[in-house]
Amino acid sequence: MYYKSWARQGPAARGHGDCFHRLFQSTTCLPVSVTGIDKETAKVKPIATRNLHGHVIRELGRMIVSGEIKPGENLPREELLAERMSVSRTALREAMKVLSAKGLIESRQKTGTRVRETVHWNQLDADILAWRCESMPTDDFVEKLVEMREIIEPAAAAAAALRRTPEQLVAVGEAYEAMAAACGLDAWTEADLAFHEAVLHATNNELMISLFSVIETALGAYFVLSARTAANFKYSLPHHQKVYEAIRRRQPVVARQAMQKMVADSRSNIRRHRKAKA
Amino acid sequence: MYYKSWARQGPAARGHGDCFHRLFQSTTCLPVSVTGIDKETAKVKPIATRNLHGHVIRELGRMIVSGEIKPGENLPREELLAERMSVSRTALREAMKVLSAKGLIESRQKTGTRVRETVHWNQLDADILAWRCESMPTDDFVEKLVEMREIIEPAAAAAAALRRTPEQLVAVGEAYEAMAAACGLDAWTEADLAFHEAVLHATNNELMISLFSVIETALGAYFVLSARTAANFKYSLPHHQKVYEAIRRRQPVVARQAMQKMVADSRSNIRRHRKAKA
DNA sequence: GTAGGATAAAATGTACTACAAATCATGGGC
DNA sequence: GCCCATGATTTGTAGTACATTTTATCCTAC
Repeated sequence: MYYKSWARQGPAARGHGDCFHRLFQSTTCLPVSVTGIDKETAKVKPIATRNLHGHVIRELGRMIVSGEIKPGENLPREELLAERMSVSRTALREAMKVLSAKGLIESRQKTGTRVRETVHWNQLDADILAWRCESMPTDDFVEKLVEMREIIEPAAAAAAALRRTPEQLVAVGEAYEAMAAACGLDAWTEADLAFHEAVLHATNNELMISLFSVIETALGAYFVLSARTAANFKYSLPHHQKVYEAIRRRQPVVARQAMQKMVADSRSNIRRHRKAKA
Repeated sequence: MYYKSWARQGPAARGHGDCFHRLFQSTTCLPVSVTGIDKETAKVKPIATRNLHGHVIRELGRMIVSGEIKPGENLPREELLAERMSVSRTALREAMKVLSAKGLIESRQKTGTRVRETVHWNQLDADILAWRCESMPTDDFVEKLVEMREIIEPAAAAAAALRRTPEQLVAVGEAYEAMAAACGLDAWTEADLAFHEAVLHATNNELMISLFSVIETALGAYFVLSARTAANFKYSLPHHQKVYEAIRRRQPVVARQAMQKMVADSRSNIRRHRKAKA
């Protein structure tokens, strides 16, 4: 349930992949059995792969976000593009409307469909964030994600300490307990995400909650980075405990500071990993 | 150009309005000349009204966000809904895919299409924010918007002071000059929005920039509230000057404080207006 | 020769039909 | 009474045809 947008990436939905890489070449790709693809990917990834235009959204979205198709460039016209992706124009158009709503593309009659400048992209969209992470996120991007965390999460912790309901506190507490009890990295990451989501929920501000997509992506990138040195993956548990306690005791200032420290710690960890890699 | 999502509301695109209010009644509404509608609304609002499925997105989106159709409820089946809105199933489906991407609805075969719980809504989406404001935003919602401003903008001002380029500083400065020179409320609001957008841009963090939709909506709601007592609409100019100066001098702490004060001031103003109204 | 408008061409926008796929409900066989 | 098959219902996909918009071109008029 958790870890949604991150789970969207991975080796799933590769069915059309080889095909789509040649979209802009003149060589036509052979139509692939759609049923076969669905069955194959269904094992790994039963959701969001069931419908065809979901594939198209993902593939086109990834190509645009990864820079394979650059802003200002035009996409092939619908009929041609549909043929090359071996889907109907109907399905392609439904996908393009979604990408258009995300601010990635812009269609006009006669002119065609072109990729918009990155300033117009809805950068907080969960899909776009996930697509940006799919091909190993750049250090630059990770830095920006951490900066967002530094701004959002301390404020959220403070607000949660002020306004949480008893039920919301329980949710935070349960997530904390799950982190403490986690045996493997998978259980830990899931509980960690649940913890941060619970804090956001406890703010009782739905705008705040929607920012979880950013936190989720940031944590996901962090997990990937620190996956190798995962020997003591629980080292941040005390930080979480302090945040939880402060929220329980309704101490906004303490909660803010604790969360601030947690994120700062995570940031320095990332920097350390980066140096080790370089 | 600015004031986009706010401008989307207003009395535009009422063409189908009377029709759509009866979507769930058994009475069928008369089909309306589509061409006539487009021509009529084009005077007021040439953008986003050109295409038919844009209408459908807005109308359905508004009905859902306003609570006219509640989470858990099912929409009429596509064929029926298309007929009642006097559009083709094709156009309706393209609109529904967009609403689905915004997290408002969820479609499954045989089951039909149902409105999702509000936690799944992409609350930061510019359209959703605008729709929530269309029918006089609730005090509760305005409060949440201000809270977001209090979190985002001081941090953005600090980051801008640290990382702005000369060009970005010029943009902030020009917006400030426009505010100082503004004669009417319209010119002021436009310049004000430009100022806050320029500050976000100066952070050089595109995730930050995407949060402009929230700031925009918050400021828009504020302008509407304070429109009556607009005698001295320039009273916040000194606040803006302080922010600008701090960004110019690369003083992040000062910039943060100045922005903090500006937003706090705006918040207390809103409370005053609310009391006066009550 | 240039300006202007009519016209054609090319892309997306919309409508309609037909069928496929998924899923829930119903009913029959055991 | 349970299980499986079968049908019904709704969304999903394909394909065709035409409308609309906008650019480019050409042709005429001055």
